[in-house]
Amino acid sequence: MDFIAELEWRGMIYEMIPEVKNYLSDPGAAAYVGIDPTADSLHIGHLVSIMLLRHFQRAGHKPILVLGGATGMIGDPSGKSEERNLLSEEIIRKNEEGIKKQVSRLLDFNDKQNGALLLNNYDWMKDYRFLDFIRNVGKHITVNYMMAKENVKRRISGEVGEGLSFAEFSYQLVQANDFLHLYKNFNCKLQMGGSDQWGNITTGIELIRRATGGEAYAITCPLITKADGTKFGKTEKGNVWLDPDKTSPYEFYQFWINTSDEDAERYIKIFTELDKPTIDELIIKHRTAPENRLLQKKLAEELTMMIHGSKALEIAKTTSEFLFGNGSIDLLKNLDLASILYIFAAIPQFKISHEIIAQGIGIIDLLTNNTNILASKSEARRMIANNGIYLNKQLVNDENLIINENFLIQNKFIVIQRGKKNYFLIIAE
RNA sequence: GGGGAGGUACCAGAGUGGUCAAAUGGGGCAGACUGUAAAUCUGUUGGCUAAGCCUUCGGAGGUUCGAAUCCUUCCCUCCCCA
Repeated sequence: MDFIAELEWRGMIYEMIPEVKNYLSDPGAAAYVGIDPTADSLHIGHLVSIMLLRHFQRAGHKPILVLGGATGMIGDPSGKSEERNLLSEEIIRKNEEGIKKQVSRLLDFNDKQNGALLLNNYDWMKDYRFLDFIRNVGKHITVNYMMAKENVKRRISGEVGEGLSFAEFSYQLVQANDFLHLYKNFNCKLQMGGSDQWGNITTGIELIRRATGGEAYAITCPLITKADGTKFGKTEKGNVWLDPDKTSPYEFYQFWINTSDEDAERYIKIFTELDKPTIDELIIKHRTAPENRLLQKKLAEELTMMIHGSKALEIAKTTSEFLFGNGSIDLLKNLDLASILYIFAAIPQFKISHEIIAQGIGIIDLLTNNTNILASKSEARRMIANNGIYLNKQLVNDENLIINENFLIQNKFIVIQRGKKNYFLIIAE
């Protein structure tokens, strides 16, 4: 497999240094991607980097993931309009653990030839003394060169943001030093990243050239955008995480299902490893009948499978079919307990005492005090007035409705919908 | 060190003694239409025991019948000059 050709048809190359083709002509090359460990889980914004490394490994090369433990303590000024919060060492280590667990499933770390590596730049930066750093690294790069970088210029000119601290200004040097470190210790001559990283990567190349006379390369991929201009990877609830405790596999699956038609054609190439003929065929089919959302379904399946595995995918699909398909409430009445819990495994659940239901409870209280389905009683009233609450698939239009045992399915469950899409299961026990 | 501007709800941003739970826009939530899409349109967007009441305009005090608005003080941010 030709790595570059593969990325090209997938639309994953934004800019590259052409000579990189020679470097990759034989298997066994090494490349790295950097990720800031700002949380103890990756989110789907990191997925492009991971995919780059997966393709790289499939092409017979050695992928290296560098966690920016040190750089995360500084904050990359790229694309930021203001300085970010600095992370403590303790947090960075904790985040490293979480990320390590996730990545170990996505890259092959065991292959003798081209097994993946996970490194943390904190390890080679923590004891690097300031004087040594400015003598070894700082003397090779002029301030003029650093100031010419687009992201720095914008911040200094005051066009964007609030001025640039010295710490942030130094960021590109620290990242450049990472590249130098990998070049020297792992014979790694290629750095990949999002297009916003171009400036940082080329500083690294420059440093390698000046410090060692060696040659190194860069490939950047386009930043993932959405057709409607909003930020990719965010939902109302925030980031879409890879950690199933932060974003359930069902929510994860739903995120991809809800991809727009335009975006789906790009995403399927970037986020799945389906081959070109398969994808071309899917796209043609999808264009003739977009309402079937073939692309979205395939996208969601492939990704949920890759991140969460077959069991979680099955639950996500079953749940989706029930909730958005023709799943009538009668279905629940005939299912056994285990099956119901299975379908609703991915749905927020609230337990309340059977006694409370037996005594009868107002719908408003049920939604707010006894569960956290809605934040306040005002909101509950508002939502009911707006026809936004369904109880067992029945529209609730009386805010004084009293819930009692008659509403329980199998004398145990109540299904609440907030809007058409948000389901909650109340379990009386 | 000197000078200036400013901190208002999720964000941006009006409001400069009562008619202010606070304009407007964005965002969010919901409804209609749909394909669980996009676009569009509509409603809503501090809380509560709800025609009423309570807590909000950086913090703390004060003036006043009455304060987001005036005074004192503290904290914070930005800009210009050195």
